[in-house]
Amino acid sequence: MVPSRAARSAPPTTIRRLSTYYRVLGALHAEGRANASSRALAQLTGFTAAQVRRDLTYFGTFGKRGVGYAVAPLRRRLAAILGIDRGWRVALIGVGNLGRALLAYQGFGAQGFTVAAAFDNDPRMVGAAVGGQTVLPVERLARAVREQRIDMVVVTVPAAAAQPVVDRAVAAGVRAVLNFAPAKLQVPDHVELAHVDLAVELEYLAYCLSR
Amino acid sequence: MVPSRAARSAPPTTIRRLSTYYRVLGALHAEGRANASSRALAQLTGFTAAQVRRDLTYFGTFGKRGVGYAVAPLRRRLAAILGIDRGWRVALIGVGNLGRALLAYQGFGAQGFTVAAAFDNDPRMVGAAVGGQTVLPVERLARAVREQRIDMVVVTVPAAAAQPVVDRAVAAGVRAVLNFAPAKLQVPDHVELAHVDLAVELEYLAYCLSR
DNA sequence: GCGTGTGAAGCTTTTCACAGCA
DNA sequence: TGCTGTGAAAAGCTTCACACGC
Repeated sequence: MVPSRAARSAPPTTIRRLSTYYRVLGALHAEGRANASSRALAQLTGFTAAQVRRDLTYFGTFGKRGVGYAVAPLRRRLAAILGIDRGWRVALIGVGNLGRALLAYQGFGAQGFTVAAAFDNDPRMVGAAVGGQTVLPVERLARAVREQRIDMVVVTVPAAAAQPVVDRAVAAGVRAVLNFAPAKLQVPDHVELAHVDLAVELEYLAYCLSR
Repeated sequence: MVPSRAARSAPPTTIRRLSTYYRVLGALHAEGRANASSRALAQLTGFTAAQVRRDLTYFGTFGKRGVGYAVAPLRRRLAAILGIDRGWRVALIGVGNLGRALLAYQGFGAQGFTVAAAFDNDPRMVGAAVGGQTVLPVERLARAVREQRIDMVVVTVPAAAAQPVVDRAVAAGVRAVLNFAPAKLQVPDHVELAHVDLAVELEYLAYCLSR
């Protein structure tokens, strides 16, 4: 029973591709390109032209027949759709190697995300200046999340430490978690969760090579 | 036209979940648990019990009705299926922050992957000892890939540098690439490619928070 | 002519629900 | 009784192919 007129909402796969369109539109914009066809975007992203067109139609009609899409306006629209035209405030939990690497990651700010706090359990880390942030003890999480109006946390602690720090963050009002720890995290329904798992990627490749 | 008897091959989504089953079976094994039901595995991984059972049946019948799955044997079988019971030789290209973080990542060796070489373009990096490896210049890639019998490369260079180094690696015989650079990489069909994209994950969360 | 927007078809993946075995 | 293994249904996603507007 499809409600006959209601626009179907975009699948998660589409959202993730939008992010890539946004990036290549940035490159095209920098090159001074005014228009790009679905074929051109497909070429640059590795998706198909049909996917590009379908993905965009979930959100409106942005193209001109016979011409393609206007690069700069489409890019702005995608920023608004993805919600990266506002500034999201991010906290990093776990200032080990990976955490420091992510703090140093240049694209962070450029993409509308500000790292506004950093935390670690290790007393030797607390107080250190890392990537422009003074590292705070995890006990300070709740207070800092509220005072710094943190929207999301990036978790780069060891697996065993992940759930407790996420519980603290969620209790303090964080609404999204990007987890790099190799552990399944429980969060309430109203909190968004994404997981990046190095082992899964490596083992997927190992599987492919083993065939 | 389904060939009536041929077992359908496992979808990529299944393979990626196997990797997670493998991890939680390791934890259960360490706890001394002998058996685990699909429901228990679902609980620990965040997938559904039906998914667990379906995923495993692509590769055989491992469970006992009324009992569940024997932890240690299933874990060994998954290692064999994923191909992580042999030792894969990995090279890291790009020894910046992220590269060094991944070199330091402990789980690497434990999971059957050996980082056997590290490369960087920056002359100040070349010769440095990082994570037990002497950093080599990228010109040495082809020779090192052959001499060190490298199976896969992990790419942690800036976006603009990614395609050229991957071309070198592929030309030298590398068969799989794990790309952390925010760039679309072209590789021939016989080379496997996986992509981890921090911006995609962050922007996906931003989208969810914007609804 | 070119390239978008889109129904419809096709494919993949998940979920249901239950027969059958320990 | 408990839990697997699995057809069948449902849902989700991609691809096709073409009408339509520039």
